[in-house]
Amino acid sequence: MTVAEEEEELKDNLEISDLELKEINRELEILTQGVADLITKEDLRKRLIVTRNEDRPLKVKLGLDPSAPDIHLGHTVVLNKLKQFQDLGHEVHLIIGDFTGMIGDPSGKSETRKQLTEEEVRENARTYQEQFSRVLDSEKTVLHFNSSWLGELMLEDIINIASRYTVARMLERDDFATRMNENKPIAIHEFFYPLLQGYDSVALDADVELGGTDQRFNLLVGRRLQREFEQTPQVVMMMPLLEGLDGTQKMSKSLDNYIGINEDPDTMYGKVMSLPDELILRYFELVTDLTPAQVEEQREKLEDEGTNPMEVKKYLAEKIVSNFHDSKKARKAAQEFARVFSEGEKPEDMPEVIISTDQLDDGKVWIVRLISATGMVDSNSEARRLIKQGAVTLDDKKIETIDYDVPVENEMILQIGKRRFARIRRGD
RNA sequence: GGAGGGGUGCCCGAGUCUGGCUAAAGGGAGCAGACUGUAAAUCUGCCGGCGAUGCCUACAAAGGUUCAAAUCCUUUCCCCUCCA
Repeated sequence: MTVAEEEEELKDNLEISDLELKEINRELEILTQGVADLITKEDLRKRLIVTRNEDRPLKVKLGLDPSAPDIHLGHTVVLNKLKQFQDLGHEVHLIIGDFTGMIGDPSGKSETRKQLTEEEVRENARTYQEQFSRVLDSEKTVLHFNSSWLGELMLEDIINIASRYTVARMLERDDFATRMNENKPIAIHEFFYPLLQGYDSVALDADVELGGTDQRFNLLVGRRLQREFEQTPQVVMMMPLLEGLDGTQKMSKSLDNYIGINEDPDTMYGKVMSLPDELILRYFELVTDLTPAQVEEQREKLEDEGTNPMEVKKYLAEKIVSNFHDSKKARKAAQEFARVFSEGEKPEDMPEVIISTDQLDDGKVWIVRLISATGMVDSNSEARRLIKQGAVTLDDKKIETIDYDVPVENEMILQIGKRRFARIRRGD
């Protein structure tokens, strides 16, 4: 049966008008834009038709890790897609994996994680709510904790769930397969992560689940389990993974290559500017609201020999900062950036460090101690090394030796490397 | 349960037979300097701690042998493979 015929049949059975069908196709077009993979597009179309006929919104699910509540640009790729669903009248369900968080998504590295206290979970949830409301419409977002159903399961329920999936299929998962090949340990409880995440979809009776492309396996387990529990399998929508500051690995907090949506305008701007050039277009595509045509314009500029890629990147940085702050702050960040890095001036705002009198000996502090006191380095040894490497400046004078006691005055400016600054003040 | 292999610094990984030259090769990550556009690439240096030509901590854990142990011995814990 061809797509057209199938559509025809659905239409007849469900009494959908031509007009509605047209709207649905329009919806489909929006929703599939920028998606890395969709299982399947036809399923999504059907879901849209069926739910419209039932006069209800789609239930769109996204699972979240409870331990890292700092949302960064990588997350926003998925969140933006969810926002599109919301704008089209669908219902977004965020599931905080406070229960599955105990297992930790298997990576081969992480051990079983400690269970977070109720308080921590609540605190993290609050942070999430506050942060994702900057992308999503919180009115239309439903928040769940998966402990509320997973915690209720009896051992027999769990055995029941586990019986629906085979070891062979489980071992198809990329990281399990790798570890099997490399003779690395796989703990049995790790099998429960995909299983329970999949069960979340059953508990919710989800129509669609979103995730990064790295979530493929888990998302598909959801489909299988739903079928086992006699639900319509969810549509699985995978968004591309955003590369982090290093340009190769996916953006993540643990790799420290992320741009957090809560970061101040200057930091955010600076981080965007430090992205490798190859990522510029990708960022335009995935984290700005530029239309495909506008992205194309930027591409042309980049390919034009006469344009300094930095100019395009500045535009990107300003765009992103505007998005999470506002255009005024973005412009200011741009100016500040030009001042500090293009002209080598000092930044306007820098952290202040107060040196109290009891740290002083005869009004002086040992330079190594002073650097440590700013918290910009991890140890005295590191401070020594930096001095030896000629990276330390105090009031624009390079520190040449560690044998130097600094007569501390107010408003001294300590600089380490190119980007670490502190303003020293005397305390009482 | 039996036989064999293994656990090294943030990560990967040499060194173990033949004890000292080992704060432990090499690579990755990171930091700093040069060059730049706070890009990439490249080159150079650093990369456990300590007011420091020395001291302390560190090669799964605990003991032992020795002037000296990542290296030898004993016990314990953990991982993997094959057999059952």
